[in-house]
Amino acid sequence: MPELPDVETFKRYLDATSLHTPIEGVDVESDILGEVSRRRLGGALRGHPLVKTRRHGKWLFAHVDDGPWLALHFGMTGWLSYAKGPAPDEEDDHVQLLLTFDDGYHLAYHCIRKLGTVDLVDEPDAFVRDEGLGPDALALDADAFGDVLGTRGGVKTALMRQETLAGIGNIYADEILFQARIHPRVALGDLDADDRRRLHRVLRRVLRRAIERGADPDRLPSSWLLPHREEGASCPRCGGRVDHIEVGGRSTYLCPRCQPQPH
DNA sequence: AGGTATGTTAATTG
DNA sequence: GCAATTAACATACC
Repeated sequence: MPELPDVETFKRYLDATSLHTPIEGVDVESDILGEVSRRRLGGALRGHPLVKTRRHGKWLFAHVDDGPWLALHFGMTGWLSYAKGPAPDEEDDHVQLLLTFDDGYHLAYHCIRKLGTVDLVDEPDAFVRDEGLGPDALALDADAFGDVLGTRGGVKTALMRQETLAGIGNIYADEILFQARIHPRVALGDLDADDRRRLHRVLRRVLRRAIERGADPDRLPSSWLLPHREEGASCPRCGGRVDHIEVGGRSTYLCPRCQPQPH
């Protein structure tokens, strides 16, 4: 789930539910913590409301009133839920962080595979720099995108490399390359200025549209690759067979007719 | 039982 | 130094 559109959806969800109410309780599993200790996280959050959020790539930051920022990364299986009343079951619902507000509601961060991170940071910009993250994928104009991509390596691995640009993962990389009609194994050196402009235009369109639909796979256009992302499915564009290959160690789906093999 | 899964990092190899 | 590859992390599902 959690690539840029998913994390942006979580951000909007958090904005709509969890701001400006003081936090009463903080429960966190230690295996999900980054640099911060449980004690310090609890101390920083308890008694204070979250007041605003920011997102950079796949990271979500929530500003603690007059304090640091809560930093959340969702790994492969992270998500948020907000409700009133009894908290979800820590074990069965894989709750890694539970914030209880003083109005009886709670915000839970779930992460089945525990590959995500909960941390506390002073300043998101500095954190992003220290992590070596590239610019957010939606923050780039066409020229900056062309520059940041570089000329070495393969196009799919470059799109997914967070130090190059932040936010694109395996699913959306496949979608963007399908719609731009570029084979995932194409070398960056073989992309001319036109290709780069088209890739940039498609990237923005795909990410924005996905955000509009709440990153819900069931609500994404059937003209996209995503709903047909399985071997042997029919390409929504040409009716050909969707192919499954491995690129950069990741499972990759494409239409060999719409995305011709390089060289 | 073994393979696969929306992510990241460290170690290794060329 | 860079790019590509592999393993590791933890859990669920087919």
